[in-house]
Amino acid sequence: MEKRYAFVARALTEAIADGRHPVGSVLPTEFELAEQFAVSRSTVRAAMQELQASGLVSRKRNAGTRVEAAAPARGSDGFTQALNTIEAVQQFGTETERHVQRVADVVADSELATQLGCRPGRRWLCISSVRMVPGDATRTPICWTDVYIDGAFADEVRAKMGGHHEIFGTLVEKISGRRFVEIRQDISAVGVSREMAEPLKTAAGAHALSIRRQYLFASSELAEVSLSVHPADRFRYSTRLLRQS
Amino acid sequence: MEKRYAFVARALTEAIADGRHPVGSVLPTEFELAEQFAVSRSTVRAAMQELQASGLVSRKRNAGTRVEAAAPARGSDGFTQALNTIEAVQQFGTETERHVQRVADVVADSELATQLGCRPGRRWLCISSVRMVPGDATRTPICWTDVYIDGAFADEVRAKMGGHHEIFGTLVEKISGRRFVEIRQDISAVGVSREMAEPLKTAAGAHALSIRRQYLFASSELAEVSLSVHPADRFRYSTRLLRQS
DNA sequence: CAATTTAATATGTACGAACATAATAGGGGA
DNA sequence: TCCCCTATTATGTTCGTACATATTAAATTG
Repeated sequence: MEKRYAFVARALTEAIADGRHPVGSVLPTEFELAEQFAVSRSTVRAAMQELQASGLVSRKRNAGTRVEAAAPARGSDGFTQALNTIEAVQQFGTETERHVQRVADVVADSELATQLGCRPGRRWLCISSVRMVPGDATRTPICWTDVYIDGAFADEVRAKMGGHHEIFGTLVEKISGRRFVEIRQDISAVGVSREMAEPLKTAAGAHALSIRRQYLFASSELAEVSLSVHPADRFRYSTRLLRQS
Repeated sequence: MEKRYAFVARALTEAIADGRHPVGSVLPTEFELAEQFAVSRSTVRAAMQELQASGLVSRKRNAGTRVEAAAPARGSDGFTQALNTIEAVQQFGTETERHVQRVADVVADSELATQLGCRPGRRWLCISSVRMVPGDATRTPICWTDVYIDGAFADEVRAKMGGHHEIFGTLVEKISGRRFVEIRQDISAVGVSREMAEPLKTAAGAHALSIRRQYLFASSELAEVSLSVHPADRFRYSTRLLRQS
């Protein structure tokens, strides 16, 4: 059974998303909500803590509980949200458009193996795309992104990708049956190669941000989201996000 | 008076930091802690929630409460930690060394004003530094960082900086009396200028990551940490972190 | 002795009560 | 009318209890 405080939190989140509690408005008091949902005030408070933690509402003594932000779209669970946060922080926001340039199977040579932290010869599915600012009429690209996915899942990923190219979210949510996901990410400054020049609408040799993402699926036992930074190479840093789903 | 759950959380955090509860060990049960601290189990749980939220411990039904990570050094409050997290994610980790290259008062021309989102003519204190991987004998720089601080606080900051060049943390913690801090941050790919070439140990024109930070102090009324992404320019993104202290 | 079942255990969820505290609203006095 | 004080109010903190549930450890059984 769904936990009561979770139910209350979800109900309120949906009410905010639906506009029943517009941004800036004040929610009913905790006692009123407790009565409406037929739960104790403690339970309402537990729900409120969630909403507050996610930044949806702010609370002040006797100032009521104000709705501070619009609720996020439904269907995105905690992990996706965490990833989206990481994404928002590290990359270019969730609103940036992506255009897939290339989907290819690659075998790691020694250089790539070093960069990805794997043994040479390992197979990867590499999805290269270009990001641009949405709504920009000139459609100027802002970034080149390489996504590396564990080669063992290449076929599955290809199938799930289908026509639409929503790499992000699609992967995490549609590849079921896998109990574990690991993501590594690098950001670096690079010179624009001849291959990149045309899609990036710039000249070869220009300066560009490069983002490399790695998706791994395993069955290791790790309990929590962790995040660490390993500045290994010059002009390069990486993060890792682990989570047992 | 310090709230009891805060006291318990602090006591446990310090106990973990001191090694009384080493990483990997299991804490006493909630009932035992309640007895030791002479509080109710609810209070202990409230404290535990804090520790869990900060990633210090993990809890499992009847598996006890495990210590998962070393406690951070004392003296860093929530805001500093949040900043350090952001820092860890966006930049090169808290362990990277910094070497200050230049501290200068600058007046924003039209270009800088656009980049910083201010009116031309506004005064800023600009602190430029180079980051390098700690422990690297070759001391290879990995990044050039420009920190812009509201010119109104230039003198104060200069005074507080003193000899040691811990820009980060020093600022946030030592500039008291200000109830509000706003930070903006940009990461971009740039070509190495002639000025940067020598400290970065590379040739002018090479590709480098550039990080620009902006510190503002105001008295606006905003209650919570928020974070948004504004991909304004090509090869550029920014984040904002707001917090009332 | 191995496999299964059962009991003990620590955390998870939920309730209700009481008092504290800060913000607001209202009333009284100058 | 304006200011100050007071009463009200909604959230903040803390307590104690009860039961649920997942995990571990012990006991039972084949």
